[in-house]
Amino acid sequence: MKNADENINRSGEPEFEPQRLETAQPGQHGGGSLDRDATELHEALGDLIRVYQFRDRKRICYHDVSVTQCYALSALVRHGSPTLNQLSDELYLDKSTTSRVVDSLVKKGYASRVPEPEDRRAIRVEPTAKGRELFATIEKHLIEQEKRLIADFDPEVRQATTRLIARLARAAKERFSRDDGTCCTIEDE
Amino acid sequence: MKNADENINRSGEPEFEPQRLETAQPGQHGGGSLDRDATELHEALGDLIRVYQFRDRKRICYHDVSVTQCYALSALVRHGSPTLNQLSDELYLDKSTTSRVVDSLVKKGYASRVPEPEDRRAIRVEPTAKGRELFATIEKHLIEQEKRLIADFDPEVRQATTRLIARLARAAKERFSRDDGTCCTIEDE
DNA sequence: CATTTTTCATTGCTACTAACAACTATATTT
DNA sequence: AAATATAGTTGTTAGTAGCAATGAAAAATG
Repeated sequence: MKNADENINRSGEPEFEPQRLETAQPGQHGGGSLDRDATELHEALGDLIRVYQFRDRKRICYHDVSVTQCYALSALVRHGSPTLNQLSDELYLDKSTTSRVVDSLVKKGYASRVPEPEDRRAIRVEPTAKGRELFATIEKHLIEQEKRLIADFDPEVRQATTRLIARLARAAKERFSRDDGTCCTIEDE
Repeated sequence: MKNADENINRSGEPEFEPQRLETAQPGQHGGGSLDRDATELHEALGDLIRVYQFRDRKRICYHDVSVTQCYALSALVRHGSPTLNQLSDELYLDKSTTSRVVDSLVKKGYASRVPEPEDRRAIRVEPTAKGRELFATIEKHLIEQEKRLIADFDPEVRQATTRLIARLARAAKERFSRDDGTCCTIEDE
């Protein structure tokens, strides 16, 4: 199973640009490890994301909303009543998709659209009391599950995990939203 | 396997940002910092997953396959030619969904269904040469991007991140697949 | 050995996700 | 006042996803 990497890296390995990317950091160790680190991180993240998506589908759907709907609800609760645009930015979704997600929440009675007096084109989406309640319940369940998951990690490990994941998320947010789309620079073969 | 992990971080983890978020104190029957850690982890993971999903949608779609299709292709390449059931297990998807994902890959020429001689009900799904090639290209791009992302992390941080994420993924895999669905025990207050 | 049951995969159905493009209505610029 | 830009919605198309029902082959049962 591990050997499957062969295809990816082994066969044509140093095909990439040699780690020219600002290895400004003195951390020697042969810059070669950046490639390896990136590959391993990529793999680990893939696993993590797939399994969490699965968990979320399974779990959130017990509560009458889908995963995306739940993310949206979360954003509504957290950021008090964003406009549709703000919401779509937060969720990394197109406005049209966001609008429909809001539709579904409204239909189910978890959110409502209220006019924005400052700008009559805009609306604000706010969670209803029922929406807040649902969100709190779901959140509680998910966190409960998270808790069981990390209960047997040492406290320092737990905290380090969170810190690093948060850092990675921050970096990813900054980078991925910035070079939006266009960056498909590599066009090889 | 839990025990094996235990020391993973013992050896090389400690000093990143020593910003310890307060009192990692007494574990009064489930209270205390475990709650906080779980909450923070939950939050950080949510951010990470959303931003990566966004990245993946943006990025993979340049290459004529969707995110799920790409995951499937990855599984095909990695684990040489699984049966449909194996594939659906790997992807945490229903067999019907998996079958349709395979359809799309077959239609695009990236995979083919071959009969399994051992069991004539079953099939094996194998990537075509074109499929392998596409996968390698996509993988290369994604890893390249990952590389840019973590290039300015210290090597130890990079490695710790990967290690912890992998560990979390492993734990999640084990737990979430095990208590499949049924565990929705908690019934709010 | 014939019958029941189980298993592997596919198809029908329904609902949701998601982007792009076209559109309406309001704001802002010129 | 007219041109342009922005906020949100709707139309369209493709893909995601699960559940239920089906067909076919294998395994278990009598």
